[in-house]
Amino acid sequence: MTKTDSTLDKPIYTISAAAKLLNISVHTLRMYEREGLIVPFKKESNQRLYSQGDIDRINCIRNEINESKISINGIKTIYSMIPCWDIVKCTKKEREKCGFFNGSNLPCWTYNHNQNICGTKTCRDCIVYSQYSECNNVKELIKSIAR
DNA sequence: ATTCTCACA
DNA sequence: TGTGAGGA
Repeated sequence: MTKTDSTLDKPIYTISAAAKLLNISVHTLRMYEREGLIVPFKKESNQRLYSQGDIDRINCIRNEINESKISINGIKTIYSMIPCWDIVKCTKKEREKCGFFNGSNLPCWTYNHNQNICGTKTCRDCIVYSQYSECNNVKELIKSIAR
């Protein structure tokens, strides 16, 4: 049995719970968010909630920082290479007026793509964000582009 | 008790 | 990345 996307996307962990699971500080968790590496759920009170997918994604980030010695800027650059326009099948017109498509070194989910296929939905609801919570998915994607 | 934002000896 | 103030 493989976990469904909905299972991975349930907002269940408070920031303190997530921090304990990951063995990092809540401060670091907020920093990753400021840097655009993660997009946690937000309650009306602005309180953050994290899903299991978020935990997986942050574990991936921690590995890149600790083992591969990749900086946060490096990770942002890697994420910026995810061809979201291809994954969500943006039209040519949409690409033309998309700031992300036209050169960006930041993750696509740091943008509000209101003028294209993304519409007003949040990046959390986008497969580009949810599908690449795992290191292997990012790796496979990059491999598929390279060949 | 927790979390949030902002600032910084 | 850490710590503390000030408010909710």
